[in-house]
Amino acid sequence: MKQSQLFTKTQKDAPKDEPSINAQLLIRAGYIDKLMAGVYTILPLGLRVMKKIENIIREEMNIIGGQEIFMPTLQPKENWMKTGRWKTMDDLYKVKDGSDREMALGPTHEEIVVPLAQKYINSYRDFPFYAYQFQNKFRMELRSKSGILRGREFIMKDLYSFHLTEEDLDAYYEKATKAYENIFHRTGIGEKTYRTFASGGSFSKYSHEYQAVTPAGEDLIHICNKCELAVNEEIKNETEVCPNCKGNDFRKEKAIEVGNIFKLNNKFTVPFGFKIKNERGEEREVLMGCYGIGLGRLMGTIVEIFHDEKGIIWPESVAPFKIHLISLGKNKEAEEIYNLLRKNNIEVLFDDREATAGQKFADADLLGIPYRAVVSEKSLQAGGVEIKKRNEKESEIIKIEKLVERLKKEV
RNA sequence: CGGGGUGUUGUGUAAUGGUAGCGCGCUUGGUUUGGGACCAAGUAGUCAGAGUUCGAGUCUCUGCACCCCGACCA
Repeated sequence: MKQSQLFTKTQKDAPKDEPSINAQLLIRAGYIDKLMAGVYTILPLGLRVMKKIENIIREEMNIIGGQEIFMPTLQPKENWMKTGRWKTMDDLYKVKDGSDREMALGPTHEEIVVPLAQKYINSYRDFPFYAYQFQNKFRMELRSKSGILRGREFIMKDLYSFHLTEEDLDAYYEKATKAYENIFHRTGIGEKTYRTFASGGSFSKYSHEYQAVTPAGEDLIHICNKCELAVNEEIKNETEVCPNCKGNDFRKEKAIEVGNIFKLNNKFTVPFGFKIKNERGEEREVLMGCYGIGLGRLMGTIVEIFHDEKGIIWPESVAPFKIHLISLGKNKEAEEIYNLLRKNNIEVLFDDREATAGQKFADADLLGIPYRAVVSEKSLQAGGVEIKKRNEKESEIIKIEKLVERLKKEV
């Protein structure tokens, strides 16, 4: 894509009411735009990142048997009355239509997916069953904060699993754990992300949170210095020693909850009377697990972890483009290289604007695309294009013919 | 939801109760072209409403919005 066509622009100054690094950089670079507290428009660059993240998650969900669906945002009050959450969930958005009929804007989708499964899954032979979606969630946060880390409307991947036995649920839970590890690894934050023990509430002994360690975190996790097991604050308060190795030496870290997996057991299937006869004709309760990841929060977390004073430094797997091609001065080679890269399916942002070198470099650093290639009189005289990684200082000149090969090699 | 703070052009900021000014951006013209370049001319604003006052960006009240601390966050 040509940068001259991109309708978003970069900004030198961050908005004064946006103190969090993730939102400052994403707004300055033109990835997102703030509409109101906790509600953001995702702009072309940001959407490219979100789609990269989404696809990584999708691949991993498909591997563990998830079937992708898309459930509605607008949800009948009746379903929420059945589970009792119409009254108990404080952050539920309630809306009325013209005839005063009340509905909810979905903050999560158990109330929809359970009746859905109940309708279609009516034999033990249909089990287990896994469905997931990427969907907008609405939560009436009393206080949105931390940029895009805590929004009122946000895109979330939620997977729901249905089982007839506890063993089956447990086994799938472990599978989901693997998938989550893959997702965080592939999006670049794997080394910083811990699976922590968290309270499971009334219906499950434990749940797990995926906590990415960064100073911008809202949560506090305790990591065992002996075995690296992590527990969240509330669990730590319940126990003195590490549940795994019995060690008592912990370090405290601030972290962002980027994912959450939960054994719901029968909490939501009971209110809907979802039962299934097993092969011996005995009625069995259906058990559930749910598995969530907030995409915007993940994008924000990546920015919090990968940036410097100049801007964002995207991991290649989620970068909006692989290479930022910068043309300095007048030359025809830049356009040719742009076409060459596109022909080879290399995602390229071509800075063809009439701007000074300083502006283009500053923007490139701010945008944080993994590779920067400069084409100028100087580079051409030196033998080709100057290529530099965003996270490295040194640049090198390589021949134009070698550029594609080089970029394909370094995946 | 409790407490605190802040609202001035697209954005960042200045202005004893007395002519709303500056940087960036944007527009026009020119000079530039390897780290946000320069010159000139433009562009656009006091959150909304009420009150006090000869006079309100500034004081008072109400509303709205945003930010921070806390609470909350299956």
